[in-house]
Amino acid sequence: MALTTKDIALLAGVSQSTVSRSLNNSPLISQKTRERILKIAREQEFEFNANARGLSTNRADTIGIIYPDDYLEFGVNLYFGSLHTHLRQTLEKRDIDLIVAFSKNRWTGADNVKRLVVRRKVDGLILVRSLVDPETLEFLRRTGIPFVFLHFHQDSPNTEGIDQVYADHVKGGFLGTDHLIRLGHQKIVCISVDEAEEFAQRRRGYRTALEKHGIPYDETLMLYGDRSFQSGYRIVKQHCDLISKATALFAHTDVMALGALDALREMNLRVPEDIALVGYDDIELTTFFHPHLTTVHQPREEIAVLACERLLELAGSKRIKRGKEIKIQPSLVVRESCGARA
Amino acid sequence: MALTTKDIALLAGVSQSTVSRSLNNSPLISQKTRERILKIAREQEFEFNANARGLSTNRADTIGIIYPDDYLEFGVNLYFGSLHTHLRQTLEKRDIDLIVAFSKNRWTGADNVKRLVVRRKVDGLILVRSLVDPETLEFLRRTGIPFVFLHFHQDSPNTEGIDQVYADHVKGGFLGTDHLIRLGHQKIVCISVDEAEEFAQRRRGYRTALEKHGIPYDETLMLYGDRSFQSGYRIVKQHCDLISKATALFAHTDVMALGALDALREMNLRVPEDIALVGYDDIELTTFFHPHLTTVHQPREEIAVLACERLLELAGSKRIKRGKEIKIQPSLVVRESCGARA
DNA sequence: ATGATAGATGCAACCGCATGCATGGAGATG
DNA sequence: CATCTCCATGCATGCGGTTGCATCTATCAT
Repeated sequence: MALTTKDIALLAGVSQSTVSRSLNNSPLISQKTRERILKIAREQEFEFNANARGLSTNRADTIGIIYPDDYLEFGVNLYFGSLHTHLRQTLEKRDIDLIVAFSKNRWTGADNVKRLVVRRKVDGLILVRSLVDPETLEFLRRTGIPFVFLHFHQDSPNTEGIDQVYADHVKGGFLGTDHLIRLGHQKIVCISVDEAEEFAQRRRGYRTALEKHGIPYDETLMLYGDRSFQSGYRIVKQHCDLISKATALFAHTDVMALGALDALREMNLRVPEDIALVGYDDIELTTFFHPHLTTVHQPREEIAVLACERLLELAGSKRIKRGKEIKIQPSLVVRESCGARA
Repeated sequence: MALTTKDIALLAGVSQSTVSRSLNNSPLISQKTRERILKIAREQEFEFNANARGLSTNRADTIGIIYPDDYLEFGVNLYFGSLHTHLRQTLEKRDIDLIVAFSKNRWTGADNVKRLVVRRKVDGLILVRSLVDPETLEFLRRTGIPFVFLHFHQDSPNTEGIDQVYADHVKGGFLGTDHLIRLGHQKIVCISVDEAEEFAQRRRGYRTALEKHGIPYDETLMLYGDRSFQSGYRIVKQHCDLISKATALFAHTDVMALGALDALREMNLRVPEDIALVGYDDIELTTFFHPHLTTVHQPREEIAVLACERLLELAGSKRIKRGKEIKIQPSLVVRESCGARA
């Protein structure tokens, strides 16, 4: 059915190896022959059989991306969806395919990781916000497959020597808080998330900003949601007393901020006049709402591109020293909800 | 590095073919041997080398999905994102991997289609809302690779014999319009999209509903956006005279409906009191806004599951007759924006 | 007891490509 | 003109599976 190098060889009157070498730009082949064969291959719309190629080279020209299960939830994927888009575009440019998988076990991703790697379906892995258990980590190291952790910084003894591309969430938490304080706010309620490390880092940034301005940290102002729009809404409703006494609200995801906005509106609290609001992520959705959300921008395109580049660099040569950590700086996008414009 | 069947054979003291047969449940192997080998393979965490396997079986245990380029746009992917999620889940259950690609050429997808197929990286393709040019279609037919068109019905001479899973957009257009008419509306402005077939079908449904109730079709009430939130907003603003004289608005995507909602709010038109609003798609986002959007629900999970099942059915046996068309019925979800509750 | 039979297993070829090594021919050198 | 290089190409093997066919060993009927 599909053409093989042998077929091309027959058409060109050369051997199969010559075809293979020509198409792979081997320096052994003379310019003339190469061009002739390239021409024929193009005419015949020849494509290598990826399986055969992979079998002999032990490559797949494909990388895998492992998302945590909750990527599937609406709201969460408002953030990751755009990250994914950028990853995909970057890879497409390089003629590399992308296999998408989810870790059934939210924290390990062990299942799909092993499967994809051992079956040689991928040359490398991008692990998105996956806390990998020591066993899987050991497995990855043993196989020597390149992998890059994406999205937040993991800093434990056994993540030593691991490549990471991550946004500086401490900085982001600081930026949002510092901005509010500079606008005169002293009592800033936080809506954070309890379960994932990146939020702990954002909280750390929040505290750092308070300290800088000599504002004591008040634990009662720290509330916890689950990332969802609904939880943002619910928390504001549940703590309406607390919140009506506060002058600012810093939600650690935009989606929760939008939920909070909804609740504030129902409570007849005007944003930003009665209470200022700052979100985190800068998802595209923010400008669909009023007032437009001031938020901490995560440079998703940059994160995606750098992660791909690093992964391909690792995949390209075994000599490269592992363990590069690329930290991306978030920035504050001032829109309407913080009141800075007024 | 990774174990091969030969290694397992050595461990079990049998030949490599016996291992292969055991692991593939060949009836040739005795129960006892099979179990012994399965046990060893499990213990060793053996996995087949996908390339070698693919090379001899000509399978990939992977399917490809081709999205149109505009999937990448925010707003569009609010709809497709959820479709994708369901597809992914369905495939995961069957241990089939998914390669994601986009068609650079919005209407054909020729590039990635050919590449993935000829390289044998996929066993089948799901083509999402891709109008395929005759050449690519001919290519697909020639290779015999299974493929399923997803999302909207294509009914031209050369789509004869093609498998399709699609929602009945005519019905959806009818449902939204009919509902508004029953609520007493006579002058219903539509915000549709010009470029894609599915929207023409929705418009057809709109007209059918008008006819049913003996309302003459008024072309000036038909406006065109580009799917985006911004276009929904813009169109309402541009046609504020027209719209303030109308009593209802039927936007052919939820995202445009939400943009329109934003504009209506700015024009101080209350929804649904001053003007009723109905959307289309039933994306998760609709309940983030007020009033909650009445909309035409597209059963994306059902669409995704049926498409996968059909594709796997086709991939499973070459005997199956091609050309099954599975039509999914949309339904109306009545919320607040149409005023039916009041 | 013996040949027939069927079930279980092994052997070997093949899938399409990459690549080390052998080979052949053209040009350089003496 | 013979010999030596070196460059271009071909040959043959291996990657790790699948599978047709041969082989072997019980089991059974005669």
